[in-house]
Formats: sequence, C-alpha cells, structure tokens
Amino acid sequence: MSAGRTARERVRAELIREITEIARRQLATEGAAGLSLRAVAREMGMVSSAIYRYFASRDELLTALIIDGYNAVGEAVERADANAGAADFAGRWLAVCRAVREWALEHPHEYALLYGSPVPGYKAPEDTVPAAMRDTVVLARIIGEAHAAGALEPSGPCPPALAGDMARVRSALFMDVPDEVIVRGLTAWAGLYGTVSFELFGQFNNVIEERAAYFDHTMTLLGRLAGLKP
Amino acid sequence: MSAGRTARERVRAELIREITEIARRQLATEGAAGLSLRAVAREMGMVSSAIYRYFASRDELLTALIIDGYNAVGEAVERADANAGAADFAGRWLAVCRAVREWALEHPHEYALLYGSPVPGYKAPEDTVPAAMRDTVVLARIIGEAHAAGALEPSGPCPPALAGDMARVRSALFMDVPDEVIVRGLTAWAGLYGTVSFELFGQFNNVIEERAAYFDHTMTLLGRLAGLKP
DNA sequence: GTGATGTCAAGAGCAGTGCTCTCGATTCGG
DNA sequence: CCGAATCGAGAGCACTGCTCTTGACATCAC
Repeated sequence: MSAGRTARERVRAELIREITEIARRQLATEGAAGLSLRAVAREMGMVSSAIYRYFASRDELLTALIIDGYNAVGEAVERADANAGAADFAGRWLAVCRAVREWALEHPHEYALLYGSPVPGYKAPEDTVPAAMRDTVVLARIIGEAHAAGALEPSGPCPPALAGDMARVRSALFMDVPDEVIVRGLTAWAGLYGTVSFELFGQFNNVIEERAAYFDHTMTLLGRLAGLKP
Repeated sequence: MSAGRTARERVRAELIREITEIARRQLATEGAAGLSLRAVAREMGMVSSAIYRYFASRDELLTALIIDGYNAVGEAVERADANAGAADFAGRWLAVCRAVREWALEHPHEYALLYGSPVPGYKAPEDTVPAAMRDTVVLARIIGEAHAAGALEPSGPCPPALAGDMARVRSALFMDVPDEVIVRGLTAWAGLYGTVSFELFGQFNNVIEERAAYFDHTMTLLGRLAGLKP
C-alpha cells in the first residue's frame, strides 16, 4: 500500500494523508457542517484550489473521512471482542457495545457523520460498505459462535416473508444460524446504535443521567433479546 | 392564538406563518443543509435582510421547524394510539411504532432534523422539550395502562443505580409503574427510533429489503421486551 | 543532455451563503 | 396629528465550494 514508486507519488500520498488528517481534526472540533476546504488549505499553507488536485470535491473528502471512521469503530470493536473471554458470549456482546459507545463519546462528530443524518445531500457511496461492515461482522461472529456452542436461548419463529433477507444477511456475514436468530441479532444491533445515538444527539437530556449504568443495563436486555444468557 | 389586535400584528403573524411554510417545503426537498434564508426571501419576493425582522437567525427558523416537526410526529402518534383498541396494548404499541415509521418515511428530511445529528453547531433549545415529549407520553401511557390492567409480563430487576433516573422519568411522564418496567420501556423506545433511523439513513441498504415486514417483527420483539404480550 | 509531457500551486473570479447596518417609507398609539 | 415604532430595501462584509488559466517544476523517453 505504501512504497509509491516515484518521488512524486510518494509526496502525493503524503499530502493526501496530511489533508485528511487536518480535515479530521477540523471535523472533530467544528463538526461536519463546519468542515471547510479553504480552512484546510489555509492550515496547510496552500491555496484552496490546490486541494482539488487531491480531492475532486468536498464530498469526496468527506467520504474518505467516513471510511476512516467506519474503520476506526470497526477496529475498536474488534479489539474489544478479542480482549473478552471467547466463551463468555454475553460478556463479549457487552464489551463490543461499550466499545461502540466509548468511541462515539470520544468522537461525537465523526459518529454523527457515520450514523447521523446523511449531510452531503443524500449520497450513499458504495465504497464505504466494506468498512461499514466491520462491526456487524464482529457482532455476527459472537452470535454465530454462541449458537454453535449451544449457548443461545431458544426464540420464537421469524416471519417467512423475511426469509430472503435473512438468507442474504447469513451469507454476507458468514453466519450459520437460523432466521429467528438473525432477526433478533439485527434488532439488538439497531438497538445498540439507537441507544448510542439517543445519548449523543441529546434525546437523553433531562431523562437519563446515569448514562453508563443505563447503557450497560439496556445492552444486557438487548443481549438477552438476542438469546445471549447473562 | 389568532386575532392579533392590530393590523400590523396580524400581517406579522401571517408572514411568520408563510416563512415557516416555505422553509418547511425547502427543507422537505433540499434537506436541512440546503435551507437558505435568501432562497426563502427570494420565493417570498422579499429581500433577505427583511427575514431577520421575523427570525433572528437561520438557527431560530430551524428551531421553529423542529418544534413543528415534533408536534407533527406527536400528533400522528396520538392519532394512531386513539384509533387502536384501548385494551389491546401490544396492538397500540405496534400502531404507534408504525405511525412513527410512516411519518418518517413521508418526511425524511424533517425526521433527520429531529432525530439525526444536530446540525446547526450543537445547540439544544429548551423550548423544543415539551413538543419532543408528546410521543413518549403516548408510549408511557400505553405501558402504564397495560401495567395497571395487569397485562404486563413480569420482568427482571432494574439496577438500583438507575432509581433516581427512573423516578424522574416516572414523574415527568405521569407513570405509575416500577423501575424495571420503565427501563424496559426506554429500551424499546430507543430501539424504535434506532430502527427507523437505520432504515432512513441507509444502514439497511443491501441488508433488509422487506422493510415493513421486518419493522413489524422487530417492533413486536421490542414490545415483548417491554412486557407487552402479543 | 535535451525536449516533450504531465503534474503542480497559485491566483482571479463566479455564484452563492449568513448576517449587519443604514435609510427612507409606512403604520400605530397617544 | 405627530412622535415613535416597525418595516422593506439595499449595500456591504466575510465567508463558502468550485472553475479556469497561467506559469513553474519534475519526470520520462529519446
């Protein structure tokens, strides 16, 4: 990935890296709406038009930051899962949830860029998909291994209308579990990010003060819903 | 509320109404980021500075739209709840969930303004709170009445650390239910909006196609988590 | 080595934004 | 009826994303 051949390519890659780094810092302080190409250029001692040699538009720069963000939360999730006891499936689920929440609290603007409203005028760049799947892959692995170990509680049936969707999820995430397990996992997945978003976007203001304790308990409830015994 | 005394006050109220209406239409087509005071003024045949006689800033106009949005979804929820059989608590829960989802699908940009990332540079105007509570009041009433009717399944305990928060919620929403019921209701509440946000913000792309069927099933699972028997 | 080729930063400029201030005209209240 | 309050218009400031042209530089083939 590194080792650009010519010197030109090397300095070009370095400049792209520097631009994204400054942009990420601005994103962290000002938010996505305050990210300005001109400000990035100013901080680099360049003129604004020069940035366009490296990013065709502001949205393209934003997309690069989105991909980096998905990878960052994916890495945090993978690390949290690896540090938990492999056979303690409920513990792994809770550790992963906590990792998502902690990353979100540390990078609120980046989280908003990933899981908030899609700002830049509705676009869903396809190249963000693989990075966006890293956390779901981890969650799927936890549930899959718990199922293989016979550690999942039995659950009610899944509507036949969802069979096609469940089959797609099963193959995309390399799961070997029945439909009713997948659909409950998806519910817990949405509940995780819904709870984090509520906390970050202010819906818990004047409602929940003991954020960490509430989060742990809610995630435990969702884990049980997914079949994970505490 | 109407019947401004002087003619000036009447035309002023009418102009404020017209501004918000045009702004809401622009919001619906362009999104929050594309809402432009100058464009609103242009469409009204006014000059941009004249708008500032009625709204001190773009953010203030946005806040007015936010309050209107909360009231709109609150009304939709109240109507859905009223149209369901009073004693069918699970049915009322599902009807309310569907009302939220349908409103969100019909007004995606407004929904993003309410439940997405807080765009206008982090502010939480206090005057949005009462409007934002209308839907949660309905949800609380369903669970409260179900509990009073003895229709809730028993649930595990709630951590004592959350007793203070639960007491605050209980008094704010006029609920007469124990802590463990409240915390499960909150979990279902966050799950509802998390699911709607996931669908609207693109996280279900290439994952779930049978959106309505999946939504109904997920909401039923969350309703059961809250104690509502199907 | 030298000349052609491609890449680069810089600058000017366009169209748009939120917002402020001033200046006449209109309207209201006493 | 007259002073005071309110209003719309206009100019202007400091920004933004983005385009186009220009001249300097490095790279590569010969």
